[in-house]
Amino acid sequence: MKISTKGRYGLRIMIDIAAHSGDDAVSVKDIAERQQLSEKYLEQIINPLGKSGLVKSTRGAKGGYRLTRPAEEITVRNILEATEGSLAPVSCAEDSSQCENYCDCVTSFIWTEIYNATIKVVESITLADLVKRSESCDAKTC
Amino acid sequence: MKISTKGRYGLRIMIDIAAHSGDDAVSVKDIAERQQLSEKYLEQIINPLGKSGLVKSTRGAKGGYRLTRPAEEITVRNILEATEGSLAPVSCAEDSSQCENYCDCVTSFIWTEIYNATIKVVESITLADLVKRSESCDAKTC
DNA sequence: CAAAATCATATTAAAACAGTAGGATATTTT
DNA sequence: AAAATATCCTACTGTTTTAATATGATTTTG
Repeated sequence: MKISTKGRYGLRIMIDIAAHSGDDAVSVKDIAERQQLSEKYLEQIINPLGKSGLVKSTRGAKGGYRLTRPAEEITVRNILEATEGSLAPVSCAEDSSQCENYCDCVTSFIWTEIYNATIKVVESITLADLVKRSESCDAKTC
Repeated sequence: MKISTKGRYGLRIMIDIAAHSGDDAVSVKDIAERQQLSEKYLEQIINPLGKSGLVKSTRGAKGGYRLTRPAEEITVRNILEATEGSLAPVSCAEDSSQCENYCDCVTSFIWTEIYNATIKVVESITLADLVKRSESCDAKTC
């Protein structure tokens, strides 16, 4: 039931981009330096964030990443699903067609309830909320 | 964020023991046959259930497993924590001392909220609830 | 054209997962 | 006492996932 570094780093990346977005795009190099992460690994994590339409990139010198919409309109759910994949504890919890016995399954409702409770939490928190928290001078991100 | 076969099989094992508990103890062999699982793998999963005090065993012929307390007093939380370990999405969510920066961490509250929501669900469901569901004639367990 | 950046793919080391295997120990039945 | 039945314990194995690292192609700016 653990989330991986991709999910955690994905949040840090998005917070970093949101917090440093100005006229210029935010480069992987700068994010990597600030967040103390490897550029190459960071590239791999930022890629699905682009594919999910949360950031857009411009290539070449002076290139980098920008949010595609305001931080208020990006939820933790969006970010975690982009980087981690589905947050369902078992695949049938999200898509009951994945299991032919779903409706007769004794335990399926457990997974669905856990999934729904998780979604409720991550949908209620926006990237803007996280940026606000990160503005406290001694803020950290694990 | 997936739970493993140990958690899922652990539930099936406990439901099976609860549903077939009478005068005799329930043997691994019988559970394995009914649940269509390998005896050897099942043994490995039932072991932590014993260590967590949810079942007790008697060895030798006519031996097997029994619940240590009524199914009404065993929660899905008890079973999943015994087989899966902590249900926290990151280790600091359960034990903030695991992270020296917990109180300053921008994202820690996300993990704590997910963890609390998950615990609330799994604590509210008892083994007795699952047994009752399994009594429907076309019940299955994935 | 050179520098700076993203983009794409392959490789790798370590850990976790899912299961298998062999045998020791304990209890009951014959 | 011996045989059968069952749990207990530990080690091993193959596969997948995780967490990176590495190499190089492509695109844009100056």
